[in-house]
Amino acid sequence: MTPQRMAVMKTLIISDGHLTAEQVYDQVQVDFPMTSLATIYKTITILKEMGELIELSFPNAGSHYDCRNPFPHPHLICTQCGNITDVDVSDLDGLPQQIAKRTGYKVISHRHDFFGICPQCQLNEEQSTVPEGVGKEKVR
Amino acid sequence: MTPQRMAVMKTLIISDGHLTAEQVYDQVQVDFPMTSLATIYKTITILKEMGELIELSFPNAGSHYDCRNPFPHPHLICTQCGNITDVDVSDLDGLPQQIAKRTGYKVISHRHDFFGICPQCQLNEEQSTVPEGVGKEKVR
DNA sequence: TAGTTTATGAGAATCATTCTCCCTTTAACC
DNA sequence: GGTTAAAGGGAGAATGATTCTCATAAACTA
Repeated sequence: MTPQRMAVMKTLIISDGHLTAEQVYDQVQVDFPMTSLATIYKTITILKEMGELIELSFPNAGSHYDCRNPFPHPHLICTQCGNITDVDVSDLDGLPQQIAKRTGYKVISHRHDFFGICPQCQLNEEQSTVPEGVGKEKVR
Repeated sequence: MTPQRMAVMKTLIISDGHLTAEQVYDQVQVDFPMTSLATIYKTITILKEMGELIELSFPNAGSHYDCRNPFPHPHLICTQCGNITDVDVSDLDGLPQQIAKRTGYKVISHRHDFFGICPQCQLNEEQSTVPEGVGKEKVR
């Protein structure tokens, strides 16, 4: 466990989670300016293998990593500002087992994402009467 | 609607869905050998905007496209052979609204993936007593 | 028919991610 | 103490999926 790896873990834990490799890199740079992106990726790969973090990949937005809460849980993604937050849904609890029984799969993990517009962006939308279609495409 | 676009749509619909752009390309080549990959991507982008298909992106596996059934529904992904199949889970029906009410998000879409090992691969595993750890990493 | 728009194909460009290679640090060993 | 092997790290090249550019071709309009 080297200082760089500590820094990566710390960054992922302290943040709200859901950072990209690039964002982790920027953050780690603050304390360790010599760190290279390759090291970030290497560390992330190791943590992933250890099951310490979950990788969420999105179209046009690369991968985000979730460390605070490595076991599977739903995410809420704002397609406007790209914000990702955790959701707590106990309703899903028995689902993996149910699917396993029905399909014969050995279910190891799962992932549930909800895409939508966060309350803040909804507000902004109302205020700035932006012509339709502008400002989208920031799906992360 | 050009022949090429027809071919892309047809390919996505006829197949079990869940093809990659590359796989669509290979298929379309059979009927239209002159087609370029760029055209495939452009067509896919248009179909995506029209809501005719859903993009599923995975780590280390690029994006797969699901056309047969464009509204949100769960997927079952085999981490061994990469196979992707649709699942029908009515239990999730009210969930998006529930989430919306609880979080203030305007939920537009959602995605639920289960990762596991399909029955066939489980069989293969038992038969060929592969040393542990071999043959993984084929997550698509 | 001429002009205008739109789609296509080929290849270059881009971007995230991974790989390669070499250097540094650490720990073990003689 | 000096030597060596193993692991980790840094820089930049390589890769692979996706997007962009641009010139040509097809389709549509007037």
